[in-house]
Amino acid sequence: MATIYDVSQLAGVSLATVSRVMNKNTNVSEKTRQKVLAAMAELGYRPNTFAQSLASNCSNSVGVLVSQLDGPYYGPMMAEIEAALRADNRHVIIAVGHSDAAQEIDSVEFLLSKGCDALILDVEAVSDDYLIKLSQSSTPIVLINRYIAEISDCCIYLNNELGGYLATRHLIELGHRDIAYISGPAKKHDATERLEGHKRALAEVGVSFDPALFFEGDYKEDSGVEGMHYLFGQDKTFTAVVCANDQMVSGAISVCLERGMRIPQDLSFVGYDNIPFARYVSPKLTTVNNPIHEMGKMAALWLLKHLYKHDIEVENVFEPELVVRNSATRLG
Amino acid sequence: MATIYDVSQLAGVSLATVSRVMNKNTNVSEKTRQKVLAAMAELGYRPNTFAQSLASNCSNSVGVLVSQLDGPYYGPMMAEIEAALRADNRHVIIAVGHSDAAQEIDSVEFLLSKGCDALILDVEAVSDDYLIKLSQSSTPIVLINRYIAEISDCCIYLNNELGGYLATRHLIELGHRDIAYISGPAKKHDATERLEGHKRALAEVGVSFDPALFFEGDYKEDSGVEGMHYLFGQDKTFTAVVCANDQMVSGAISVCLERGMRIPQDLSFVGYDNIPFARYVSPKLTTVNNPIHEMGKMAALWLLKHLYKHDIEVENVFEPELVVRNSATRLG
DNA sequence: ACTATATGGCGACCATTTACGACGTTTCTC
DNA sequence: GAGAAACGTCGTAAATGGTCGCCATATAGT
Repeated sequence: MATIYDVSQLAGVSLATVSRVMNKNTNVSEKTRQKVLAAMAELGYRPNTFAQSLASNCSNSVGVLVSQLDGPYYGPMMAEIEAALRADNRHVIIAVGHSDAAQEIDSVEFLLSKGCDALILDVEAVSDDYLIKLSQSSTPIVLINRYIAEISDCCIYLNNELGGYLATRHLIELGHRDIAYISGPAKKHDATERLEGHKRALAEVGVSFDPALFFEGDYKEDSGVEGMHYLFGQDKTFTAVVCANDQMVSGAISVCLERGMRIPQDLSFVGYDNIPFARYVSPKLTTVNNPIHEMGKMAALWLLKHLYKHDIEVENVFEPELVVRNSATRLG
Repeated sequence: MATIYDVSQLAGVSLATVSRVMNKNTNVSEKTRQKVLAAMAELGYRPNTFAQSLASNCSNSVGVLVSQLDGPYYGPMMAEIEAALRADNRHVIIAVGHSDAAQEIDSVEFLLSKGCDALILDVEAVSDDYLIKLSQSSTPIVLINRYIAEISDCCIYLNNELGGYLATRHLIELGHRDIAYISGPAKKHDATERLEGHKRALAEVGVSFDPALFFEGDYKEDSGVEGMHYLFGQDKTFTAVVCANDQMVSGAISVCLERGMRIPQDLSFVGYDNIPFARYVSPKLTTVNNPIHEMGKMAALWLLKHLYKHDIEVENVFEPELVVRNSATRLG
């Protein structure tokens, strides 16, 4: 592998000059520049990243920590992050936290030990305090899907409460009053926020929240199945179900279809996230759009702005929107 | 940040000794070892990866290049790769090729420039020759989802032809003879292989392949929709459709349901890939299992074995299996 | 001619690995 | 039992391939 030294010899200039044309092009004449470029091309020179990182203390890498890689949720986010960073010649190192505090912390340490310039974190289990402390260290972090008042500037998040509200209000507007709710795990912030929105919509029309029509799932399809079995097991009537994500809806609906029920005539459903499949499942899912890919992109742009000093605008909070399709209908 | 020098001072030993306890612990007495370990703990020492990589010419990173990050397909694969490598304290750098030759090559260059120890490639557009040449360079590569005879040892792939065969044979066994086929893009190897399998199954029972019952899609849901519109537009009868992946099935089925057709009574479908959603879509998809996560894991293990010299067994070729659920039924 | 500025060279780092060799102790051999 | 060989342990110093500040020099502007 050719080194910067070889290039300097071939071009007939000094090491520093070669280094200069690679970095800031300030203070090097166009003629020299071309000579050096030609030499680099001839040698097929490729700068040694490790040496660069060691000398400059900048790795051009950002660590991305997500809860999981499978499932329909994180793919679009990662795709946007990769694209935005890649366009700026930066690379992303991935790590998975599995929604477990110990593993999340371990992953952060791992990423830090790999010398990332910054971290993009989608963490659920770790405490606010931990993140606040982490944000004070020398490597910047940006949080996706989480709001912490003390470090709000580096939080990119969705107004989950509003999303939960929109889902339930939609059903209310369709005449439903007996609305069951299949939630995500209580330990996850977004799950509790969505539930809050649901309760607010209920309260707004004077309907009290009925714990018997509530089931705590884990965001996976199977818990949608479990949730429906549980709800059918209760001796309560309900005409609609809101699920805290689309995956649980799909599990829930499959139970109903197996029982010969018609959706949405016999039971209305509203989901959350608007994952790609929501449009192709039958019936097409009425759901709340979660612009996760935009949030991923914004996290990357945030870094470009704050860490790598690009001059761009970033926004921190995203608003969910209701997407009306065919899984919920007017009561009666 | 504490350096190895600080540790050596505190422990009262030389730099080399500290380095020795970090790497091969050979030739360092237990007493010194403990002193050094204690000093490292006291200082919260964390080795500088860049310096390590520069000096040892090993980055402990592997680049993973996939066609896309969104969609249901690559998540499970990435998850397995990350887990396997992470367990060995290695990290993965991601890049996306978008099924385009120029972008794939650019991504390979990118990954190489980032100093990866090895590359895991799931590339579709790039030529065999390019990959053969690449495999002769100093950084090892392993290919997922692709078979190239000249470098078969580093190929991890699925017997796609067999999968296509199994899908169609299943329908034939159910009495179907007029079987439409919605393919993936002809430029993708797996798509053409699956189609070959389909044709073989047809030929086996003396049914000739009818170009009018063939549609070339692009593996996305929308092209399943397009495909059905096209097929319905032909003046041909058919009683079953095999789609080259599950996403296209889901698009195709949605068209049928909109037309008031019943699946599978009016039309049978067989998919391919067995993506997680195949179980929750209604009807549940009869499909061909594609053990993509196992292939991802195997690629990582291959690297652990060949590059990092672990003593493990790896297998290169995976066999698809038919998963019978409810989207295809006996004719008549 | 004088000064401001553009340009290029020198050399000190950056934090680690590793070849080589020093040194002390053990073991072998005669 | 003495000298030599072998061995285990550890330190020195030379890479590894860059970046960057500082200084000298060439060039241009006034």
